[in-house]
Amino acid sequence: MNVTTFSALAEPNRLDIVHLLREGPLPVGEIAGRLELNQPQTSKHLRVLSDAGLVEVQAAANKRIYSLRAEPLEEMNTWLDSFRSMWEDRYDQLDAYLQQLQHKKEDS
Amino acid sequence: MNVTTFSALAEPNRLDIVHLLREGPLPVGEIAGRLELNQPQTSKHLRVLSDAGLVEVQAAANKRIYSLRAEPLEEMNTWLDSFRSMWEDRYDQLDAYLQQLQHKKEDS
DNA sequence: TTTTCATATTCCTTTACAGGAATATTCCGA
DNA sequence: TCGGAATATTCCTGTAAAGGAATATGAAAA
Repeated sequence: MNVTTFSALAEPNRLDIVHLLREGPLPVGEIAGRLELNQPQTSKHLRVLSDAGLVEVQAAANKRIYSLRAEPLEEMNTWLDSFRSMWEDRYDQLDAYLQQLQHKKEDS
Repeated sequence: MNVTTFSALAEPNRLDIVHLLREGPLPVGEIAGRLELNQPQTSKHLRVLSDAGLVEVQAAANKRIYSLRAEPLEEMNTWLDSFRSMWEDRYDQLDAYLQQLQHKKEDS
């Protein structure tokens, strides 16, 4: 797992940008406007996200359209696999417990 | 999604600690030893991870045993749900493509 | 080819954070 | 209760990163 991904997402405004881009690609001005950020800082944040591979740019006239890239999030998902048993085990135990309750109920 | 989680994981040594703790709970000294970190920095990193809820402590004699906590990772997993369609769609398309290939093969 | 719009970059300042070294704290055993 | 082991905290310093303001770049329109 690449720390750069976490590092890029560790900044509130950048996380907001990522959330916003879930709805679809947007030009810089739109992003800045909706999140009430100044244009320069928006560009800077997009640079960081771009370096981390979380977004990609596409030029359209004098606009630059940013969109989300799946790879880093996919990697994060794969990374989570190695932890998933932690909570799934818990659910299994809860399952077992609930079933036990069910049996008791049937007995009574 | 809490930025604190990302922020805590955005540091290489801390990510290593988390990885190490996948194998099970460990006292500070063990962690420091295995990762070749100094004890004070190890404690500091563990503090950050603890504040982020990624680990928890249990006192045992004069040792302090740290272990992973599932919650933040579970939250991250849930958070990823809102992106999951991004790559699943891709796989669907790949699926469709592969099936198409299969059909062509059958035709020939 | 100017002007204008959209975006990127630079410079500056402030703040947060990481590591090193030293020290404080806490608990156990003699 | 004293010494020592395990861990936490503090102080210091260097560095990276964020925001503000100004400016540079690049493409479109006039």
